[in-house]
Amino acid sequence: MEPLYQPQGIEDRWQRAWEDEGLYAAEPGSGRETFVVAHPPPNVTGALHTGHALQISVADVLVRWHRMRGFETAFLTGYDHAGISTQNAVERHLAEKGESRNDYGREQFVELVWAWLREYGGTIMNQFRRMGASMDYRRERFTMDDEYVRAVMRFFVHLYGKGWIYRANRIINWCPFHETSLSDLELVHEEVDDALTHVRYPFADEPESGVTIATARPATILADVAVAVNPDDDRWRDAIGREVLVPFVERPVPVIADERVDIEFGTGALKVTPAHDPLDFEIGRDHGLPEPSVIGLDGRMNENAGELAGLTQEEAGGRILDWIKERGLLEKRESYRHTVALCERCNSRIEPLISLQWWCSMEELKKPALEALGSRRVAYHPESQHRYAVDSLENAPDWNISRQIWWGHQLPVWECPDGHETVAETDPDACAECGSTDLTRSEDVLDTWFSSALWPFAILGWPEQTPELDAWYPGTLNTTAREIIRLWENRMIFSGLELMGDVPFRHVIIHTTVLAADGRRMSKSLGTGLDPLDLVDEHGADATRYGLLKMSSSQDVRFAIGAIEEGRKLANKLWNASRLVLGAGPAEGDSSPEAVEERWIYARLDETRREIDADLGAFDFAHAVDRLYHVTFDDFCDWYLEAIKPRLGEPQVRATARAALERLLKLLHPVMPHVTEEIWSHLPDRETPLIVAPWPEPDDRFAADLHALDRVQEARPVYVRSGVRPQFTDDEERIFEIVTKRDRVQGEGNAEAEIERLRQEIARAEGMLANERFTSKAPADVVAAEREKLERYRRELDAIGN
RNA sequence: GGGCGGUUAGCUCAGUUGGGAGAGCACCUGCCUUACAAGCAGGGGGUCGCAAGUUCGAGCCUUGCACCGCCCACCA
Repeated sequence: MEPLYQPQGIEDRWQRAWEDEGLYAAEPGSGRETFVVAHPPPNVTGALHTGHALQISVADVLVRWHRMRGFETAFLTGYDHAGISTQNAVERHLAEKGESRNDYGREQFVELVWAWLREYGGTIMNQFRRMGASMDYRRERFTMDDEYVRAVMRFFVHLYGKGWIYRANRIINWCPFHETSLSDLELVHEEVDDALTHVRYPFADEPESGVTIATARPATILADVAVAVNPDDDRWRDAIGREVLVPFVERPVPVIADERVDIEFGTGALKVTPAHDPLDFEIGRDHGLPEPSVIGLDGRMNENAGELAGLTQEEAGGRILDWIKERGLLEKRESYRHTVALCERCNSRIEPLISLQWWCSMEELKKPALEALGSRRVAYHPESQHRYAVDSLENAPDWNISRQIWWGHQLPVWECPDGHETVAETDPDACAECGSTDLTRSEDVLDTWFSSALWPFAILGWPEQTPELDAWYPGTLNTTAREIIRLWENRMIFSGLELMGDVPFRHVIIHTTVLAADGRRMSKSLGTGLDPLDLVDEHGADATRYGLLKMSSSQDVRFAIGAIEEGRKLANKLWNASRLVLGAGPAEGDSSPEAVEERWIYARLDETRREIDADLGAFDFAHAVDRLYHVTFDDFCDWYLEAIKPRLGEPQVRATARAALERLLKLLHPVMPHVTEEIWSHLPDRETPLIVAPWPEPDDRFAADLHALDRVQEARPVYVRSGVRPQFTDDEERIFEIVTKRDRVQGEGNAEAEIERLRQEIARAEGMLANERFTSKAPADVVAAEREKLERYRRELDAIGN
């Protein structure tokens, strides 16, 4: 064993060994209590980022802890086909060659995606392995596996049969590049500098007057069907019910009243364009207005734009503004900063368009899910996220589940020439309504999250009633990031309740968001990202896991390399402690603690075991790793090993030290699996690898010795500073002699300062105890503790006086 | 605009029902002590964001304010 612990080489050796020996494997029907984690499937083209690394550290610590405690642990994983994201990756690749998906056609393009995945996909699973994630990789699933596809089809047919999936023409977010609809959750918003144009729409019967509106998109004027004002707005009250002329097209439209119009904004008058704005769409539907469109799927002016057809919106807007200027209708044009919606994948500006899409009604699905959240059958950690989960589910609008991209699960919907819909899990032979055999399948694919929603049970074989499904549903917990709650957690919960009759898991751990060191979000585009594998290369997976867990305290935390370095130090410290213990010679014989320092370390280790159990049980990872650091450095190394060093020649001392080390390794294993397993392998006569060694049982035999070294520990700095030392018992005296052997007394003869310090403490304690309001109102144990302190200070003062 | 989190040592952060302000890193001093200099011992350094309140007592509880951040949001 070299003096410097180097994780490189050691870590991957153990990762292979654990997996090859089947120690990651989960088997249903073992009869043991289960601990099941259906880990969030990364995008199939994805690479490990810091969020993944933290997420997997959190889950793996819990999995390893439970595995050692004898649970049947199923840590399950796989890939998400990630519709738009994957298609976009392949399209970007094509763009580099000057090609687009349209050069291939749908069928060939999908083949291209599969080929792409075979070449570039699936790398992240090996990155999970490099983090030490003890997943059952044999059970890896992909949302495009045949079995999984069948589950998705079953889900669709089921919801359709209940009447909860339907088709409707509504305004949706349209990405002109991908030529697909997107949900609100797939957009990003960006501030842009634009212009706000104030235009007077003349009254049809009084052209010299009119209503002035404000717009940021003059091109949409052509599709105006009304002007709306707030009924409480005195400025425009008289205009309500009159007609104005839409510029350029000179179409008369009504002035209507609607309370959704913001009096404060612009002129207080809103031009209503139902086909190209979500708010206008709602107002239009409520007032029964027509919905003409002038912008096409490519984002340019369509055939309804007459002479402007084919122009870009900017060009058309310019032409319309010219027209308006010429007629003196332009009242004001001012610079205007506002946010616009962009496609999160390609950054194209989103067009709100009316389109025929498939929708999933939330009305019935969300009810049982809300009940499950309300009763905490699904509990959020931290609890503060619970309300957000409930709010977002309560307010969930109907879900647009259809997309017009090519990569994904094609809808199980067929249409005959007469326009009848047939919905079936597998290819139907004939139209369900008219019997026609001339059927065409819908070209739409499903929103990726529609299939993700089934993850916890589809990976177990649903809709087949498999042994895995029996054994592992419902699962135990799910770990994810905050922004995924609406996209995924809520949907897994309602789909699980609907199809399985129970929640998919009991706990949702919302882990910390690790920000870049400068406090900004980590992101590739900002250049603030960080490759966790670089950390693993340099410091080891153990140190990386330790550091990330140490950082995982509050909601957002800045990345600090110091935390990773601390983990590396801990691994190295542990390594060297074991060199001392193992290098001292054979250790046959009795390992029961005898000397006070031996009983003390056993008590400390058991206390730490209790703290770790409590911390991990409460998902407080940062506190757990803090305890592990201190028990290793302070208790085990600096006091226990130092105290027994002179007696390492005695077999019983060595045997006891090995037993203590063994316990320490167990406590550290869930967080730092590799270094602990490596050291464990150097211990003779191990019955099992550490990964499946039993977690330490509670052991209160030496609880009375938990504080046996307190006096010595407190006295040491006083002694070094002043040369003053109290009277000790024989045991304390022995240990004090050992640990202070090389200490240099710095202020010999300078007892006055220490005496003064004690006198101040005594005065403070006496003052508090003399306060009648304190002694009468403070809890009895607090007063008693204060009395004890006072006694102790007096004893110490007496000791120094001697 | 809404929700959530944060503000404690130079930096990153702990601080569990209110009761003597902590850790790691950095810095200073002394030690190459035969496990570890990626070590050991000791030390300096903080009006706990600001203000008011409750209390015998507030980093912790209440109210207000300021600032930072993350997420969400249809002001045309």
